[in-house]
Order: sequence, then C-alpha cells, then structure tokens
Amino acid sequence: MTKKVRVRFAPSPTGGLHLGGVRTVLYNYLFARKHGGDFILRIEDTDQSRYVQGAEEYIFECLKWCGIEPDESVLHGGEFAPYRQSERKAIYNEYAEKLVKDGFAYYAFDTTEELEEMRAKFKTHDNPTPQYNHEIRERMRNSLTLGEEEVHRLMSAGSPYVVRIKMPMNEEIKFTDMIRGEVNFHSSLVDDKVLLKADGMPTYHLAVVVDDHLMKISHAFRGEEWLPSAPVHILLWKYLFGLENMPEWAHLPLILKPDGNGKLSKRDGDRLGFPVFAMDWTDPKTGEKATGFKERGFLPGAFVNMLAMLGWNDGTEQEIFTLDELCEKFSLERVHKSGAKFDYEKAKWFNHEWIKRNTKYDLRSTVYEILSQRGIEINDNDKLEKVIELVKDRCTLLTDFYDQAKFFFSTPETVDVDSIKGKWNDDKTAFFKEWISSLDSLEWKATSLEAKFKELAAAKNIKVGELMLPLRIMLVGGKFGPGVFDIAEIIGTEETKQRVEKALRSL
RNA sequence: GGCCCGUUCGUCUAUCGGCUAGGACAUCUCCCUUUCACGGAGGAAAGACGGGUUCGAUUCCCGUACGGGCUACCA
Repeated sequence: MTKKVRVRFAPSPTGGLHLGGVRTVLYNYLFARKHGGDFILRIEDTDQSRYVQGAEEYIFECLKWCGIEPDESVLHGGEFAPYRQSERKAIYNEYAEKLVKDGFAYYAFDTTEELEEMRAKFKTHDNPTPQYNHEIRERMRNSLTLGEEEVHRLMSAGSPYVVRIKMPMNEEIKFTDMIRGEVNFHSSLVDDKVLLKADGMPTYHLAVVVDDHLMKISHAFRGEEWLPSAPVHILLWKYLFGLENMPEWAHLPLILKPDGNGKLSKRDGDRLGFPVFAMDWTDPKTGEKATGFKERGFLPGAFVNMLAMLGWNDGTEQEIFTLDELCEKFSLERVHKSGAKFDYEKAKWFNHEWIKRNTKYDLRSTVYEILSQRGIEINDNDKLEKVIELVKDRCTLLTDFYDQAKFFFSTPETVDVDSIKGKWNDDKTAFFKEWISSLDSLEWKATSLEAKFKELAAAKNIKVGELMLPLRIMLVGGKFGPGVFDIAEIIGTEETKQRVEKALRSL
C-alpha cells in the first residue's frame, strides 16, 4: 500500500535559483512522483525587504526548463490557495495569538536598540552572541515581565511588538529525520525565536509549521542549514497541531564550494568561472547578473542528472539517468548525509555524455537556435542534421556547436595559411588546381573524394601527409574539425572549389 | 564560545562485519586517428587518529582531531 504524500517546493523568491535550491526541488519532485503524491509550490516571501519582483516567474521558467513542471495554477487557485505567504498574512496571526493564550509564546516589546544593548551587555569571551533565552527573557520587556496592565497599555498605545516562542526550561526534543535518523536537542539551549514580526508577518518558523499543516504536507524537504531550528518547529507542531500530525522531515546535505570550504554561493560562480544558477538571472534591484547552466550550453537532462548525482546514487555504477529513470529509482535512504563539493569538470562531463547520447533529431532545434543567435543562417535542415551528426561527439557544451559547425555554413573569415606557407611549393599549387578541376566529374561522396585525392598525389609523387593539412586549412581555416573529406562532402562542390581557390591566391 | 551535523583516492562516490577497498571525473602513459577531438588499453591515487566490541573491522560503540551548518524582527 502506498502512502499518499504531499510535498512542497518552497524556493524563496529573493533572487535567483541556485544549485542547492534546484536540487531540493528536484528531490521533492522525484519523491512525490515516485510515491504518487501531490506537490505544492509555495512562495516563501515573508521578508518583504528581500522580495524581488519577477522571481516567481523566473523560478517557474527554471523548473520548466528542467522538466519539473509544477502546476502553474497553484499560484492562482486550487485547494490550498493562496500560495504566497505574503497573501496569507492574516492566517498566521491567529496561530500566534493562540500560542500566547496557551502560554507557549509571549509578546516582546524590546526595540532593536534594546536588543543590541542586551547583546553587548551579556557578551563574553565564552558567549559571543547572547541568546534571547529563558534566562535573558526575565530581564527584557515582554509580557512575561511587564504585567498585564502594562502590556495592555503598550498594545493599545500601538507600541510595536513581536511574538516569541517560550522555550521550555528543561525538555529533550527529539525527532527522526529520514536521512539522518534520530536527532536530539535540549530545549534550554535553544533561544526564544521570533514567530511573528513587528510588521505582522510571520517568520519562517511559524509560517512553515502553519502552512505545512494547512496544506497537509506529509513530507518536508529542506537543506541541512535548517537542522538547528528544527526543535522550534517540532515544538510548534506539538503546541499547535500535535506531533502525530507532523510531516516527516528530510534535511538534505549541502552543496559546497569546489575549493576551500563552505556553502556554494553565487559569488563562487563568478570567481571560479562557472554557473551556479539554473538560468541567467539579473537581480532587478542591484542589476547584478548571474549566468545560468542553460545559457552556458547545458542540456536540461544533463543538468538534472548531474544535480541528482550530487548527493544520491542508486548503488550501482550507473551514472547517466533520465528524469524518468530518476523518478523510478530515487530513494531517500540512499541520499547522502554529508555535503558534496561541486565539480564543474564533472558537470561538463555529464553534459558531454548527454550530447553524445542525444540524436541529431533531439539536438536539431537547440543547435539551430544557438547557431542563428550567433548570426549563422541555416536554410537546409538536412545539412544541419548531417553536421550535427558529424560534430556532436566533440561538443562538451551546446555552445561548442558554434565553433565546431560554423565553417559548414559560412566560409571561414580567417584562414591560417601561415602554418602551411613554409613548406609550400608550386607542385602543391598544381596539385590542388588539378584536384579541384577533377571534382565536377566525381561522385560527390567523401570516399570518392579521398580516393581521387590520393590517386592524384601518387601520380604527382607528393606524400599524402603533406597535402592533408593544407586541405584542412583551406576548408576550415585551422587545425581542427572532423575528417576533411566528410567536410567537403557536406559543403558541396562549389564551396569546396571556391575555398581552395581562395587559399591558393594567398599562398 | 555554544549547539547540531558530518569524515573512503585531488573531487563525486560503492561497500550495509570477510577487502587483493570497486567505479566515475581530473591527471599520467600507450594505442587509434595523415588535424583537433571522440574512442580503446593501462598506471598512479583513499578508509583522519586513538581506544574498545569481535575469530575478523572501512563497516558497530566511545573519545580526540578536523570540516561544515546554525547561533537575526533572513530564509
């Protein structure tokens, strides 16, 4: 019997969608699909100051590109709407009030300055960041210390206040994480986290718990950085909805910087020269640009494949998986506990494998787009397919198709004649003249062209080896590309003749 | 500092007490290719340390070290 699951995707719309974010969403998606569950995309935008316009649309586009398509209607309706936490503001207040009434939370009137003062005052070498905890709260301005009348007076006078959770003095808080097993905390070591901010918005802590309950989430996935605040969420579940209704938690390992240590951030991408976002992203506030894997030339399948393997494997030696295969084989039991350093070389390897495994038909439209974006006109689909077939094994990124394929469609602008000039002589000129004049009567196939080429060389007593490189230079402009005769076959008789003649003139 | 999590080749990882520790990326050598790649063959390369438990520990337990995360009216 399969359990009905409902997981949530909760990317925060504070700009961009980085590797860690996509992977969390991906694992959510794989799990939901495998277990036949629903998924919800919830926008966690409770921090108004960091919220960025257009971020939601961007996230949808990224997910769509990856092949993970959440139902777009979730933003506009459906069973649990609204899905933007900023639009659910009124809901959270009710729960915060309930917590206060039941004695699990309290009002705190301390100003930012007062908090800073407190931190400065209690700061010691052994305790560099004093917490607003069971000890400190006795000395602060809150509904625990102030007395009912004063609280009432402050509130009716419109004094700003927050709601803080009242962490119990002496309680073991334990829960089972699907990846890590049992995790324990002691309540005395956790501080009285703010649940409802002065602007009436909930913090993440209150919002996840309330929304997970209201949206009937059965399994909650998030990054490992959330582990330390899990006891707050556990307690909230206990106070509000009952531990027996709490979703199962899975704290995913972090994606780390390739060099040094620490979490991978968007700055690392700029610094080390690789993308960390799924797609290009420009922060509308700062104008800061970040490049995406898509624009760098990654196939979505390769991107998803690479990301999935960064923290999971199926126990066999298989490394290449399609999204469907991942859905089928994914299991949380095999998700790793420890973080993984991101390796861009390996990421490129995945892409290369995917390009090689894709057919010319799979690649056709993507390559067409890349070439035309860079000013190459293509009006012969048949030719494009032939070129892709010939060239795809040497492309690691989709953008490599430009360098590998451009000379099939337009005469090379620069021809590196210098590298053959040294050993040039009239015999060679004569040879090439004769070869191109023989072309018209030939069957236009790579094998015939090569046969004729060799036959003529032998007749003129010139080593074939001394003629191959010149021919390549004449046709493609440099020392690269697939077999020369294959190239000639594709570009055709006229173009072959013209390129040879053009080169001969400058020799 | 405190709390929590983690620790197998340079990197990503396999191993669920029997290991001559396997694979992949990167690297090196050779082969193939009258270019550059692809491809093929091979090499070098790992269990943080110290204690237990056990006939036997990379695997289980405990310490230590190291790494990471958190420690906001950010998520």
